[in-house]
Amino acid sequence: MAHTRWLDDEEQRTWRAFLTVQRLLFERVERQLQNEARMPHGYYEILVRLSEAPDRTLRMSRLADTSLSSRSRLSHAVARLEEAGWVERTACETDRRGAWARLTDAGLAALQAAAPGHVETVRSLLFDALTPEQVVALRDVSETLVAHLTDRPVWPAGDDTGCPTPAQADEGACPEAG
Amino acid sequence: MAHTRWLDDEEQRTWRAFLTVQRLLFERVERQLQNEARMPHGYYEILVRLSEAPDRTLRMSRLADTSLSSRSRLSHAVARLEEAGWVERTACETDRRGAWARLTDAGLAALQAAAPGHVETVRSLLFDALTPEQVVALRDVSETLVAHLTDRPVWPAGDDTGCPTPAQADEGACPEAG
DNA sequence: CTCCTATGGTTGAACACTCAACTCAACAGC
DNA sequence: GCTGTTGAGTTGAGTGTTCAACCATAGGAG
Repeated sequence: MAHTRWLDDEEQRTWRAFLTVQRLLFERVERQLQNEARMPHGYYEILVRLSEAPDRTLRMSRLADTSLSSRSRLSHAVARLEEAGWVERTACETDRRGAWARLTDAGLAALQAAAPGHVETVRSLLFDALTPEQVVALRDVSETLVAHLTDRPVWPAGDDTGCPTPAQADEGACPEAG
Repeated sequence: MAHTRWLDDEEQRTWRAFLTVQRLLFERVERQLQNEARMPHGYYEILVRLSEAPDRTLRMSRLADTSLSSRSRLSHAVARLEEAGWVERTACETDRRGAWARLTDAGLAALQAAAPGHVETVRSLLFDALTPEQVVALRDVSETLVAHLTDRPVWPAGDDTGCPTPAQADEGACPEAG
């Protein structure tokens, strides 16, 4: 890199505000989940992805992808979740290297107990502060960036954001904010 | 909370995209700084704030505020930075509970060495993907959220984003992306 | 002055994440 | 059959963050 492309004032201001939001918002989300549901946000996401999968079961590697975890992180996390009785691991018949992770009934219950408080937190910290136009703008920017960061389009490619299938949308199991 | 205000499809989609950006973007920023400058992003921010302060010196509590750290985090972090020789702590004369943190010459050099790679990373991951209108929108949303999350307006209140004073903007010491 | 509370800052244990190294199985090519 | 490579997943050490407890000083109120 011969010459650094420094940020101009507008960009700098944008980056710092974005950074501040990131820190303040996720710190509070994290704290709320930790206090009220005894789990970090990363674990919550894992439970959400499992709850949306057929049979509440996914291969470890697939679960790592959909929950935006590294393999290592997921491995450590699932070990913890297994201790808590919220997830169980079973060997994979067809590929003996592999392993299935399944959300237990207790895990689903924990997720359902955690969801309302979490969703309320997200709503009050994020959506309550924004106009409908700002929400649209935020979605537009975010999806553009997701496409950029993953080097593939967000839509209509499908489930790279781990969205629930309509079939999974039964009443009680609807922890909408992953 | 009698009735949970669940997220509708638009909100859910927005939240998940935002979450994805947050994870992917900051993971890469973190990795780049760790690999190329041997410091986590949080430490980089601390060095930036110090570099922008008069005499490159700040009280610990003020530094914690401007770098969005908890007191405890800052205390641990500065201990590390002191081991590295990048920061030094001195006792405060007027308030004997207090302590000053000062960016050393070596610390400034480390910051200047780290800045170009970091800025380039931020630019390529964030700004290169967005149109000028999207940058404006992102800034608008971010500043709205900062105001909401801090319960005070971003502008014209002043330095709650830790912006540099014009006096500090000399050429070489310009690690623009905190 | 004495008490009492608030503030500035540090400490250590618990925990999550990263990185690199590793195991074991699948799947080539020969 | 072997051999090398790739993929799935785990492990342990190192590091950063959090939380709660803590110490010391400042700044009142009485």
